[in-house]
Amino acid sequence: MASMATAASSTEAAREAWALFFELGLANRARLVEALEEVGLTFPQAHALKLLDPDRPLPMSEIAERLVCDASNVTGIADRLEARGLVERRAGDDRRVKALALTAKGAEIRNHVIESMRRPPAAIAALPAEEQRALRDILRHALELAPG
Amino acid sequence: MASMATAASSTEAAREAWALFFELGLANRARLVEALEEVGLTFPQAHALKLLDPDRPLPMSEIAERLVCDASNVTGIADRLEARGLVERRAGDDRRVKALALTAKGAEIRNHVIESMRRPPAAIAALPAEEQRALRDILRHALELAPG
DNA sequence: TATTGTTATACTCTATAACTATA
DNA sequence: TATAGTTATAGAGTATAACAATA
Repeated sequence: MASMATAASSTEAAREAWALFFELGLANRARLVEALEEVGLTFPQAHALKLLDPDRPLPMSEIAERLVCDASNVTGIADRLEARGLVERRAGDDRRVKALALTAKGAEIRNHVIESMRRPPAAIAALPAEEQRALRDILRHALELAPG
Repeated sequence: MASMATAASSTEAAREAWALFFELGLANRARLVEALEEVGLTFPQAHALKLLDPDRPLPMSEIAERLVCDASNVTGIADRLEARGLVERRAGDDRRVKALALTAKGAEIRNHVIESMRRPPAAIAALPAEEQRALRDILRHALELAPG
């Protein structure tokens, strides 16, 4: 009985926690999109840019995989980033492959993007230090337990 | 000195916590979109549906506000939901206003949508009960401290 | 033959601006 | 005049299918 009650309670806590997580995430999507608009990027464009380490070009196929979208979309996203001079296409050894490489300007904008994404919302920033650390530790643990 | 170190550490913990939060949220966007595809809904459609309490129709203007989008978009979203028989437009006292009301079928799909959104990801479900409760309590506290 | 990226097509979301009907 | 919703338009993301170049 006790273990059943505990199990039920545990599941319910997970659902409540997730509902709150969802609420906080949703409220902050608008904030992020607004920050990205300041540098003239959409979310998929910013996401792609974030994937590009300054000294490690990435095949377009891999970008599609990380963006969880069809490869045909990456063509358009890359076109728009390239038109703004943020990335350039480079042929690989296998000449079917094209890798996207950051330009200097792209690396600059990328830093801005990463900063926008990493800046915690007021709700998290307002927590006492102890709870911030507890939150960090729990989320780290969660991601260790399951890859998503 | 001690307080400076604490303050710096606190900010860093918040940033780390948020980065992990972001990662978990991003990984679960795909999962949700996939679940919504099973009932043939896009995210904005599902979001709108979720706002509609079965016995409380909502003016389209309020839906636009909650979806953080221009009112003109709600016309199209409502069109598509209405074409599938999930909502219906109702004239208000002020006959400029149209409220969206759930149909019986819409209420059914809405329950499915809410269940999809509330189902915690493996990462959260796998946490020990104690950490699930701690996570819930911290997020609840965060949302009390700031509205988003 | 198989793979990478592109193009063509179609649909949805998005905003802005002009329009209709109410108020 | 002002407001709620619509329509027209344009741009971006999304998937599917057909295609070119390369392997």
